[in-house]
Amino acid sequence: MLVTPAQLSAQLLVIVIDALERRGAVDAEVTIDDVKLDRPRNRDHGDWASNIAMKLARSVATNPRELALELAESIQAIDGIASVDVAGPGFINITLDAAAAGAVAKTIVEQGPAFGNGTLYDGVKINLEFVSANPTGPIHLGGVRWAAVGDSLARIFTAEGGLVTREYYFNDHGGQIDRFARSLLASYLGEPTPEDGYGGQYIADIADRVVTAYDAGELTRLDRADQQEVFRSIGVDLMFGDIKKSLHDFGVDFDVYFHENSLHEQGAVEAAIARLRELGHIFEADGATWLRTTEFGDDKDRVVIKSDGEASYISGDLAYYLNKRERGFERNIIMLGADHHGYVQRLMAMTAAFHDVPYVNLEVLIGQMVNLVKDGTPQRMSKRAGTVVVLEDLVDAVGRDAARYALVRSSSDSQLDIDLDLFTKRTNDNPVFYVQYAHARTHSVARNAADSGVDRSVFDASLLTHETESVLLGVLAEFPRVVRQAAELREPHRVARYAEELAGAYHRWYDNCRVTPLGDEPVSDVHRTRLWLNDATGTVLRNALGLLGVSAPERM
RNA sequence: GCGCCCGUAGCUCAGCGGAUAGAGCAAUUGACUACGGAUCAAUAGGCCGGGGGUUCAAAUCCCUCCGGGCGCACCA
Repeated sequence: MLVTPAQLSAQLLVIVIDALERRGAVDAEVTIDDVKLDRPRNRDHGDWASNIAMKLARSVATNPRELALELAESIQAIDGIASVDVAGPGFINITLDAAAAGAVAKTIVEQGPAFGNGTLYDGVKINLEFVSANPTGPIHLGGVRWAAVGDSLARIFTAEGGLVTREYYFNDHGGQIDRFARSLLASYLGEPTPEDGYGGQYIADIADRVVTAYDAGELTRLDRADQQEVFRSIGVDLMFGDIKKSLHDFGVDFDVYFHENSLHEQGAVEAAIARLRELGHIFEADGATWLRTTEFGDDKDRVVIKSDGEASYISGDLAYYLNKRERGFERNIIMLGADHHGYVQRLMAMTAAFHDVPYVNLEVLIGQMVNLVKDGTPQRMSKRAGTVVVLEDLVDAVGRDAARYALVRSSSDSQLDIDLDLFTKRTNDNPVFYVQYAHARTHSVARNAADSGVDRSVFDASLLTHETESVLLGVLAEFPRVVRQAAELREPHRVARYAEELAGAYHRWYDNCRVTPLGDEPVSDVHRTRLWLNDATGTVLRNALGLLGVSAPERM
């Protein structure tokens, strides 16, 4: 028999509703969220705790402790509950009996990779657009953060049943590409970097590769404009290939690489504007064509066709959004850097203009900047100056797992300072190794167990009575909820922090409870049952690391 | 001026309105003739930026001020 926090909550809900009805408080509404159980920090407060009595006391005109005592009596009757206490101002503290608490270990081993999965987004088509760095240079640290976070989020949504498409929007249209092409051409001709162009060694490298790929002799016979076109088309392709490769090496692969240019070429931009015109949100002024975004809360209206007849940047996004909707995505999530947060409002206005629901059909996640710090002072990162710390540098310095983990273990709402020296020097201090080591240890223990003749032929959860065992079991049981919360809040860092907590609980258990017998001690059911617990921990650590895109080595 | 994010231990950061605010690193001290010491145990370190408010309960929600970052284009 297994008692999960979710089951317990469901039963508690029935008890609470029953109690309210008995008191005649029919108008008090209680949902499953209200009876969510907490895992108390202090073990003296039981395995699970509820604050429901304090929340409801007012609505039934009683004091919290009295209500808590009444509820506690009913809770006591639930199968698998060892004891129920009312403490403090009205907390209900629930302690499971060892068998009920321990059963989760067996469940985890049996479910394997599926343990932790949920149904939050069952069958929902989700489009996750991230990185989308311009093909004018390598991916810098800010983009790397989104690569790590976005890919992890995709994994988490998938675990919750979502049908996720990872998408990269490739801005291969507009003035920046011209600047890129002119920069390549200047490098080729030995001219200084154009005023508004891109500098750095990579420009020279790409220019050389373009020359190789095209035909050096042929190139000299072209006029300047044609030469620039050669550098544009081949240069962008090469740059884009490099970006794809470095992302792939980082463990991030996209399902769709969407070219902005294709929208312009296929008339999708005109179609999107025509659609908005039908809906009555387009007007002409000052020789330009505008979208009346102020109607939907934007600060000012936005130009979609400039007075020179060119489409503005946002018009590409109009067409792109419509395209995503036509491909059937109910939820479209775009991840942007903090330097683009001013763009959010007009995207939401656009969503509303299409008669869609802002923040539901379209959602924009803003990630704060990543700063590179050296000797305590922030280093300027600039693609144009060529002083970029790029994805490859980071991976070369600390390795893929450590890099991904470091970028994903903090909230995206916080700015991240990365001291590369520190980061490089203290590789072993990265908590990822603490977690990976715990995972490797579970396998080491399992190997030793096999050698000692300990197998999983018996599982008796009532034998898991050590304090470190009940703590470990509690942490294990919480994993599905952590995954769900990470999905709801779009916060993969919660999974990372959870993994650290689990690793800690495991190490402490390891220190106190042996799986293999010592010396001549015979193999007993305690050893066999502990092997289940050991293997369950390994499974959850692997699953958690998997959601972060970090490997779970069996040996280190 | 307006908007978004942040301010928690010496440092880097967690903390879903709950009980004595946590982890890692750094500091000090211990633990292998016991499944891997990339570990564990312990000590020390905090007016959770300041001030109001809401609440039985605030690091968490609201207001305000201070500090830091980033934005406010017919650029992309």
